[in-house]
Amino acid sequence: MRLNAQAIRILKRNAGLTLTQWRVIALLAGTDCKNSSDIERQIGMDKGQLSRTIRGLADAGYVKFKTDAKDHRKSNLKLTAKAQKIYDQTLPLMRNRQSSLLAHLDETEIKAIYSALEKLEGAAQLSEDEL
Amino acid sequence: MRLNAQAIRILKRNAGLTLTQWRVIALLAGTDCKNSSDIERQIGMDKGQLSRTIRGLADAGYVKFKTDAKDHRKSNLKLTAKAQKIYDQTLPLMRNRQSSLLAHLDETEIKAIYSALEKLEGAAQLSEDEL
DNA sequence: AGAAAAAAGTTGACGTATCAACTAATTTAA
DNA sequence: TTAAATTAGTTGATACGTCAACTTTTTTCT
Repeated sequence: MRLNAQAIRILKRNAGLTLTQWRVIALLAGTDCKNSSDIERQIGMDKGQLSRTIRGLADAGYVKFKTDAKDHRKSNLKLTAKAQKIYDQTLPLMRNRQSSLLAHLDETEIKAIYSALEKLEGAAQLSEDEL
Repeated sequence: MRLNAQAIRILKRNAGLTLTQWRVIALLAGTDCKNSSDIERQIGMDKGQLSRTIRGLADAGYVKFKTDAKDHRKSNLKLTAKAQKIYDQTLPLMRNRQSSLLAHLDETEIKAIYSALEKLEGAAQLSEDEL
């Protein structure tokens, strides 16, 4: 994924975060995702990797987690103030980057990509099932 | 890369190869690539990973390498008969898979994807240089 | 209520991608 | 021709992606 190179650099230099860590923080900050499974559903990330990423964030003091009162399997995640601050600082940088990348494509191209990728995923899924 | 899932499975089951190993073998069998740098230029793969992949292939008895007589930095790679056989058996499977995937897209979409990806790579390169 | 199934997370293993530092050999250019 | 720059390849480190086995808790079903 060479396209992610700058994102990774921005995050490392400005926030000391990896891309995965950033994604998780961004979801916790910007959506109503509360626990690992929510995030998994939202971005389709492997739950194993997610588990490790979250532990890393916890170790680094970015999230705290507390077992859900009603469902003891879940643990609800909460960003610390430290994480929230970094998120607020970093979000604009990441937005800039994304829009300057997409600025090179026109509507049609963006749509074509999305539609084609969907079809490919679908096709992959189909032949997957045949095995 | 969920899209590669079946490819990986096909290779593992039918040839006992990883995707990277397959790519290298396919290049050695199907192009005039002779050494690590040729392959690197052809598919833009990291030379570090390439080095390890090739060593893996050598350990498994798929390639032999011999230092180039004229340039002692280079070592020329050659597929063993074993590798050639597996390649011949596996190529049709891989071709099938690829064409059944691409069959889901029309001309326009394929072109759009390629052109968009090129632009994105280009844009990434540009902003890369500004850092 | 009790057994079976499903969901939430954790952990281990392996493969892939990228960067960086390093050695050794070759090319270039002063 | 010697010093500097390139090139070929190796090795280490870190991050990412995917699969699989496993524990614990909750849900479903009969």
